Amino acid sequence: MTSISITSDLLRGHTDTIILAHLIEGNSYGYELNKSVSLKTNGVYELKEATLYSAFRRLEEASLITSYWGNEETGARRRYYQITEAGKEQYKQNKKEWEEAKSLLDKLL
Amino acid sequence: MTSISITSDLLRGHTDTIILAHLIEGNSYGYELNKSVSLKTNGVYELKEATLYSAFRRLEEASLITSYWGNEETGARRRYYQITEAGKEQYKQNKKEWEEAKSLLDKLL
DNA sequence: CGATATACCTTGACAGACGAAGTATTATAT
DNA sequence: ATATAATACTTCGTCTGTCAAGGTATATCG
Repeated sequence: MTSISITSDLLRGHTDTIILAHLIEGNSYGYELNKSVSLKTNGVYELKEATLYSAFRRLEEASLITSYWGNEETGARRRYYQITEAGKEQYKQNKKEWEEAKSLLDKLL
Repeated sequence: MTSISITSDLLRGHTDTIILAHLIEGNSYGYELNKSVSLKTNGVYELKEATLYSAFRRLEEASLITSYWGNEETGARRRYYQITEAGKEQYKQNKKEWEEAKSLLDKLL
């Protein structure tokens, strides 16, 4: 077991931003989003389902995203999510904070 | 107020590593460590006391640091902390994980 | 038919962060 | 002299994001 396992706490607080970043590229649904995360990180990282769906709820509650049921004629039903204007603003802000946090930690570690 | 306030969750999980990193430079105590953090980040960041001291307890519990009371003849008493060999190993590991997390987030955000 | 992949949801527990409050000593300003 | 600030540590209770574990339902493939 040589691979590094990223503990949850290191990415804690970034879940929302990861989701917003994905939705900026276009509407999507949970399962697809997670596959995308896995793909982008070469299978290293993936959101836990409970984490993902509770984040969706939190974001919708905060009006940063909206959701609607897709009308699939085949396969399991999907709930699609769309980022709002407020969500885009929040994403920009979060991204800035990430850059700031990165800079801080590079100084401290 | 133009500065960005780094929310706790962005640095969550890094507290231990910040402390270990500081102790690698030499034995220290809570108050000094926090002043050092503040200095290194130009006053942008500082650990909350409750966070700091509970982290100390956690690290000592895990044998990553040891502590002893300083024999100050003047001023408030200080509890000094020293990093152990295991602590140094842990620091290296945490640092690696930070680099990995950074790389992941730069891909995802 | 059973297994696997797709797709979503809920509940309960845990751990780290932190606000708030307290204890003590020394230095500094009024 | 005395109030205030700075140094220095501690404990308690609460909050929040994460996640393990369980569940539901449909379609496909061997």
